[in-house]
Amino acid sequence: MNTPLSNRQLEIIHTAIKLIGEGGIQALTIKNLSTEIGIAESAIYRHFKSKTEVLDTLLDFLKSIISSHYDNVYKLNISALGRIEQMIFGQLKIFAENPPYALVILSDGLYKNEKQLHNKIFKLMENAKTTYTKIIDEGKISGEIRKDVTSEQIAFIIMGSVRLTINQWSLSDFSFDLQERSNILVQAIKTLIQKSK
Amino acid sequence: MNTPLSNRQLEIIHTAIKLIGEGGIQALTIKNLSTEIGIAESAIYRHFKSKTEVLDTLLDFLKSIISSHYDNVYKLNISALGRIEQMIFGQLKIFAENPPYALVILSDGLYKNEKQLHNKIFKLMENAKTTYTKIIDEGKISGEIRKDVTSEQIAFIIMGSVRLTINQWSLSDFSFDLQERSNILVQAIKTLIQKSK
DNA sequence: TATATTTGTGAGTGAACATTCACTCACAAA
DNA sequence: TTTGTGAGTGAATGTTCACTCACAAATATA
Repeated sequence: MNTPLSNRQLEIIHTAIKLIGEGGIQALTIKNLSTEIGIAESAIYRHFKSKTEVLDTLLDFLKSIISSHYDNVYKLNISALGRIEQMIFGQLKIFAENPPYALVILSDGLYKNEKQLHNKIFKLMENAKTTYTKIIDEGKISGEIRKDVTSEQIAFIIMGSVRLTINQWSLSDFSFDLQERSNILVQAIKTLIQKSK
Repeated sequence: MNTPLSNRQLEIIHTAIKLIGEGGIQALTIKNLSTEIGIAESAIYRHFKSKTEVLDTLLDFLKSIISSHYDNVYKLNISALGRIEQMIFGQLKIFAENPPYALVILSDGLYKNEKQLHNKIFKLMENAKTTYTKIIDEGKISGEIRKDVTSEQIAFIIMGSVRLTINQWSLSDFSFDLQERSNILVQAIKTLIQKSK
């Protein structure tokens, strides 16, 4: 499925995101989808061959947004620590602006049987890890970042705390200020990983 | 519900854990539960008034195991860094020995509507955070742990990476060696948070 | 032994859900 | 004028699920 999406398909994807945002992943049913759009349930199947395909397309959509964020930050012409800061800020900003994305990412455990969906989220995390690792490697060379912990480990720890932040935010029904929280987190991480003088 | 559990109730809880371990949280249905035990579906309702109550009891069970682990480690008469090491090791060991527990903990997003379950997992995390924070505070006093990052932040970062470890382990179908992975993680965390000489 | 109480059963219910099917209709190409 | 098509419809299907209920067996108690 790599043909460009029709307007209706886009509408379905956007509605799906909206539904998830309002009632969690379990609110995404064909019925809810169709009544929200104002067409019959069966009409959905004119545009996607299954519910899984809807989710699959939705994840592609998400992946493209997040991946391009990673790319952009990686190419920035600033210090490694600055780029790590931007990675975290930017990622949390994407979620802050689109809470449903957070829910989709965090629901990975749900797709037990749906290997492909499962895999897509896995790839996304791989992607993040690679980018972080490259930046950290560069930071070690430039002398900004300590060398006594492997770049992979640092990347892992950053990703873990970002994920936990999103998780808590989602569990709290998006009630606290994500930007504010990310400031504190970024500060702590930078202090921990920078090279001591 | 604070009366001690009957044998049948215990059997139901253990079977529930087994089912979750085999097929994820969605494998926990009254039907699966009853056929696995070898009684009729309706018999389950002689022992629990709803499926939610089953899950609720299961979470209590889990909580008591994990909380007592925290308590034991906190009371150990060793260095703060040593106790943090034990906290992480022990927690991952509990999951290594009972993979289903990991699945239950990670499925928190599912209990969106079930406020009580939701709350129980939240309390468990609070509990972990408090214990970590106390240990870290003591480590700062004894001069083992750096003082330029708040104890809460360090606790948060540790919890995030432990959680991500469990998450990846579960997504990989428990395929890698958790003990080994926790060694690497503990090493990295200790290096990052200890006071530099 | 008689009587309660506990534990079990099988059949059944209604709701939710994804999916399929035969069919309609406006519109455009042949 | 005929034929094809994309987008829609409503009804129906099959399945899964949590949960209920009238009744029976088993067990404990008087």
